This record gives sequence, structure tokens and C-alpha cells, in this order.
Amino acid sequence: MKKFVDVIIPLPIASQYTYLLPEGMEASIQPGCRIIVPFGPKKFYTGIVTKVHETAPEAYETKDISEVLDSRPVLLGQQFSFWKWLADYYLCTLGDVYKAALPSGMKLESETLVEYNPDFVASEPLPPREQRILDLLSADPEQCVTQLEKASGMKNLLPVIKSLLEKEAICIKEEIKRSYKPRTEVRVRLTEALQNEHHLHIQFDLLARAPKQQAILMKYLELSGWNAEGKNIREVSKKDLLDASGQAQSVFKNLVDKQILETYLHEIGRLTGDHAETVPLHTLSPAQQRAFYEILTSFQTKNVCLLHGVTASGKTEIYIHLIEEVLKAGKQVLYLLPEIALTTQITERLRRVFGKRLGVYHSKFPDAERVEIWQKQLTEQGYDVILGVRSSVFLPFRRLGLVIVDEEHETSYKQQDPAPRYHARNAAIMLASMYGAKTLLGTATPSLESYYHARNGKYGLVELTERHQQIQLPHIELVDIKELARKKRMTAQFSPLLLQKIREALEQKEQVILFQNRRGFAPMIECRTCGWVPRCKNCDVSLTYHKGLHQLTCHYCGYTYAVPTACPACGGVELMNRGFGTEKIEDDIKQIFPEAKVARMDLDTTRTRTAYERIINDFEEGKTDILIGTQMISKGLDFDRVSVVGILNADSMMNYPDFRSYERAFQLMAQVAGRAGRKNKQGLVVLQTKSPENPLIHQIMANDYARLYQEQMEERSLFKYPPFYRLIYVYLKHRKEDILNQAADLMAAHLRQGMGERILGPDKPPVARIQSLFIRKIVIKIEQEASMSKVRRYLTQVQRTLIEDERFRSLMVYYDVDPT
DNA sequence: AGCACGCCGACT
DNA sequence: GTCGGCGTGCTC
Repeated sequence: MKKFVDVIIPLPIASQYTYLLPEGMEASIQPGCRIIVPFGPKKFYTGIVTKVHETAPEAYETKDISEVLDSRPVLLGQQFSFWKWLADYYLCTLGDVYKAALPSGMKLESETLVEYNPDFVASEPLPPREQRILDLLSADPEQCVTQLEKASGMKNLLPVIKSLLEKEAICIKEEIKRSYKPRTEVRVRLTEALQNEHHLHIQFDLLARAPKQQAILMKYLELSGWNAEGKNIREVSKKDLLDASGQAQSVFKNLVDKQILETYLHEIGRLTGDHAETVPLHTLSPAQQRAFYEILTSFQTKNVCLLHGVTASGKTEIYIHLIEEVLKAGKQVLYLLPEIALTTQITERLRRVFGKRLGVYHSKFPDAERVEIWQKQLTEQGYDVILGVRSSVFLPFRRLGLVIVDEEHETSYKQQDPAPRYHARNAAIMLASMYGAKTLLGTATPSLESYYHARNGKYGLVELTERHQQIQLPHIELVDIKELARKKRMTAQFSPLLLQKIREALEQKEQVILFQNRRGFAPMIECRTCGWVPRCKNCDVSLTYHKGLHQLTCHYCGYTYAVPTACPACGGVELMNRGFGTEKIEDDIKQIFPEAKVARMDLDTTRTRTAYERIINDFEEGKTDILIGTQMISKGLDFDRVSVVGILNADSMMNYPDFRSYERAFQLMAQVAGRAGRKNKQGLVVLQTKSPENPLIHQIMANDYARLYQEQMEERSLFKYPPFYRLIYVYLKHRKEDILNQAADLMAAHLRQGMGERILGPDKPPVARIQSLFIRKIVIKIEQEASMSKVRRYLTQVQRTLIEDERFRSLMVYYDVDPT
């Protein structure tokens, strides 16, 4: 009987595809295995088997599987259920989920290889570019296009390749490349004949006239433990043996030639977690102890618990004790952190407690490492604790018992751009429930959604109001910069009070953090005469000026432009800087305090993980006096020499046009303020704002979360926002604006027929054009208890009707469920 | 997402 | 008259 398999392809395609398993190919194939399949005329993809069956499709011919990669599944049944839930809830395809879930090393890539044709004879001289490529290929007859581009230094080679192909000078070869290679080590052992003490002695004596060889053999016996009593043979690497014996490679080779020693390859892990010695747990303070028991109690009746603990209340210590508890029961723990909060600080702390039982899963680690963690998690010997970012919800678990979502309120848990646009906190709650595990949400500033669920009994609620080690909450000093600006008392963006406090801190060798939320305040260039501002030609945004590179960049498409010397609109030559990005602040502060060591932390200075950690470390070690940064400095970092925190402009956060702006501004400012203060000394926060009368400012100053919650909930209820209602944003994209408008209006009208008042829009989003595509947004507000599958069915039906109109064929539609 | 097929403007 | 642009539809 012929076997067929249904396969998920890593593309945004809704359906699965059926392939034939050729005779004689891996009979152990089962759902969750990876296979390589041809797809379309010349592409190969790694697909995931979802079903093995014997029903031949009638409507089309099946293609053969090219290769079976796994004999055992790399995707467990529970994971697949999780994928299906995710695709369903977040309105995307399984292919989207697949792409996000697996590390790229497990999705082999098809790479176009170009092959040299030795029989080719040119009938006329080739153009120089083509000749150059042919020369390169004659030296190495099989290269891929990217390789050739690099070697020749030429760009856009494809037309050249195409021309050569037509002349039959070269041909294209499709080959699958395995991008993950396990790291191996050459090890040494005695040959079989010598695994016998008697023979070994004879051989040893025979080497009397080759002292160097004898020395190596001697060292081997020592390193492997042959001489020792218990005869517990240890494995010896060739490198160690040569290093320890101080002998040359050639001497070693003689021993191999004489068949005394032999070498073999051993696969070694990249995951070096050899800090085997662990330290006992810290004891919890009475307040922490109480919280710990309350959490355990709440887990007896509820699956999710919210731990609301003020900044520096020692939540991590409570997590560690909980993890310990779960490990004792033989279960695994997933500890989620927002990407930028996952630093060596927290890793080291957990490593000291859990040693080798801890695995760290980070998107900025080498991919090979992530593959290794995945493979290890598939086995029964998986890590007991995984510390990871958003995407670690996709890792395989055999016996998950607890998920911790730290900094639960962080919006970066929501994936923004490529689908699946999932929220890792909510996905983690679902994941845990699928495993019968518990979820703990921890934060100093809960998201209103989580707090609402906790207050209403859906989640357990544990409050921790006492700061650890008697560190006082900082004192907040309010400064009205509108008034000061009117009186011309401001120096750049700094009030006299802030400057004075910075100066005092520097004099006392204390540190300062300056916080500037750059959102909507990117530095740009403006013509002094006519007010012209350079804009991106592909996107509907003004360009950001980067002083360091002296160029203009579009933050949406990444396109860079040269800085014009004169205004193209009026010819004026006076182009000035506008806006107060972190770069500008860094500049100003360096001028005011030339003796201070200043560092800046934002997206631009932290492209790599090492850059990020270097800035943090320098600051920790006191190599930096003043740290200027965006939101990312607010994330769970504990510094103990910071006495002053300056919030330069609170208004840029509060005036953001979004129903969550107050909630977010509160969270941000409370978190930033929490960085101030040290043992025995109260920290100071200088809060600069143009609207000191704003109620939010008072809630922040009093650290009055309850008040914020109450006011915001009234608004949310009134205007039908989460957590009372559920939001879905529908985005429509098209190259032509008029067609897009028609499509958007039509779609909104269709949706209104079934959903009435729940539909808002269409509207132009703040950035209404990205990469030459115009965008419209329709907002759907549905009741919390409405059935998502019903909504999903309705949406796809409307979309299908719309696409039937041939004007709208190339309309792109995508959804953002529970947007942040 | 690619890639091929197919239908209209600037070149030999 | 053809090369090549992108708009459209399919991929088991």
C-alpha cells in the first residue's frame, strides 16, 4: 500500500500539501517529522508531516518526498495542538507558526547552486562581467549566487547569470544545504588489539626506542585513567593529548600508523553549562515567604496567578523558590522574559542556583545553539528550567509544570510584524493549560487586563508591597517645563533643578539615568526658511537624522539618504535639527558636563547583544556616570549607585494617540523611577512635564496604581476597549490608493452587515504607506465572550467575497488580534 | 513567499 | 516586430 503524507510548508499558505512516500524510504515516518519536498517548479522546502495516510488524492498527481530528515518527530503532539490553537486564534496560517517556531537551522534552505559547463565553447567574446563569472566558476565549478557576488565584488549578478545560462555556459543546480552541523571533536582511544593489559605492556616496551611516541602513549594512559585502579576509562581529545604531552602531530600520527592508537569523532554540545557547583537558595524575607505560600495556595484552585510586587521587592527570589518546588515534583519550568530584560545579570543568578539544569534560549544566540536546545528538549533529559524570550513558548517540553512570565505587562511580548502576531504571555497561559501546568505572571505594574482578571477571580492575586532590604521608594520631584521654557530658564531640555541634581550626583560619585522616550520625537531635519522636512520616498514618514553616520534613515524600511546641503523646496541652506532624540541629549549633556562619562542606550547603540551588555556592564562597574536611554533602560536592571533619574519629557508618552497610552506611560515611568535609590539612601526622580495638572502625573508621583486602574477601567468600559472587549485590527494593503480606499470601504460595509456597531473605520493608520504600499485599518471590537471561531469564519468569508471582485485581486489582508 | 505565465510600452 | 515591465494565480 502506498503511503502519503500531509505536510505544512513554511509559507503563509492556508492549506497543507500531500506527497508520496517513495518505496524504500524511511518507513518510520510519522507526524512531527521533517521532510524535504519539492514545491513549485524549482523550490525545495523543509515541511513538517502532520498526517501519514494511504488515501491517494484524486484531483492531482502527487510529487515524491525528496528526503526524510527525522526518524523521530521533532514536533510533539502537544506542540502541534498549540500551533493549531495559535494559528486559529491569531488568524494566521500554520506555515506562519512553523516559520516562527523552529530555529532556522532546522529549516534547511534550498540554495541555488550554479554549475560550470566544461564543454562550453564561446562563439564570440563574452561581455567582461560574464567572462569574470565564468573564470571564477572554472576555478571552483559549483558555487551559489551569493558566493559569486562576494567573490566578484559585483552586485545584482542575476542578469549576468541568466545570460550565461541562456548561452549554456553554466547550468543551475538545486541542492539542499544543511545549515546545522553538530560541533565535533577528534578523540583518541587504544585500538581494539591493545585493549588488553598484556598486549599493551608488550607494545609499550617495543616503543622504548621511540621516546616521543612512548611519551604520548604514557600521557594517554594517564589522561584516560588506564593506570588508575578502578579502570574507569575517560574519553581523551586529541587536542588535549597533544597539549599535555607536548608532542607534535607527526609523532602522534606514527602511533596511529602503528595501529596503537586510533581516532574517532565525537559530537560535543555547544551548550557549555559546566558551572556544576550551585549555591543553596537564599532564604526568603517574611514578606516574600508569605507571597510564596499565597502563590502556592492560589495554584490549588486557579491555573494562573498574578504576582504584583513593587520594584525591588525581590520577585526573582520568589520565582527561584517556586521553580525549586516544581523541580522537586519532577516537572519542567519555562521562565519567560522580554528580550531586553534577558541579560547576563539574570542568567548568572539562575545559573548559580540551577547549574546545568538551566537552558537559555535567546534570539541573539547563534542559531546552532538554539537547534541544540530544541533537540535536547525532545529527549527525556531536557533542561529542567528554560529561561527564554517570546519564542521559547515553541520549545518542546516533556513534562512542563510551571510557566513564569516576568514583566508580564511588557508590550514586547506581543510579536508585531511578521505573522504570527501572537502575545507570548497569553500564548503561554494557553500552553500551560494544555500541559496541565500553572502560570505565574509577575510585575510591578500589571497590565490592566491581567489585573482585571486577577481582581475578578479568574486569576489568583498576590500582592507584595514591601521593598527588599529596606530600600525606600524614590522621591519624585515635579518640574513644570512649560513655565520654565516661557521664562527662558531651560538649558536645552534640562531644567535648572535637573542640572543641579546631576551636578550633585556627579560630585558625590553617584550615577544618573536620563530617560527619553523617543517615540514620535525622532530627531529630524527642517529647513529654517520654509519648514520643509525630508520624507521617505517609500513610506509615509519623515526621516530620522543620525549624526554619527551623518545620514538620514527611514525607521520603517531602513532606506538611507544623504543629508541635502540645500533645501530642495526653497533652496535655503539653513537646515536645522529638530526633535529631542537620545542622540541629541547625549550631545547636549556632554557639552554641559564635559568631564562626565556618558553612555547612550537605544536601538541604535544596541544592535548586538554584546554591545547591549557592554553598556550595562560599564554602567554597573561605574565606568559610566550618566546613562541616557529609551524605554530599554527601564527593564528589570538593578544598579546600586544610581541616585538621580531624570524623565525629560513625560508628555511625549501621555499624548500618544492610543487607548493604552496612560497605562503605558504609568508603567514606563514607574519602572524608570524604580531604578533610582540605593541601600540607606532614598533616590530622586526629576519628572519634567508640560502638563503638571494631568491626573496621571499625580498617580505616578503617589505610585497610586489602584487609582490609575480605577480611572482607566471606567474609560475602557465606556469606550468598549479591552479587557471588556476584544480588539482585532484588520489591515489592508495595496499599491494603488484609490483601489485600496474602495476595498476598505467595501470590506467595512460587509463587516457592518454582520457585526454592526462593532466595526470602526476604515482609517488611515499613523503611517499610511510603507514600502510603496498604502495601508488602511479597520478596527473590530467584539464582546469578550464571543466565539473566536465564529468571528474567524465570518472574517475569512468576507475576505473571500471581497477578493472575488477582480479589482481587489492583489489586495493584501492581514489581522492583528489583541493588538498592543 | 517565489516563480511562471501572460499581456502592453520603448527599443533593434 | 521583440525585450521586458509587473499584474495574477498556483504551488501537492
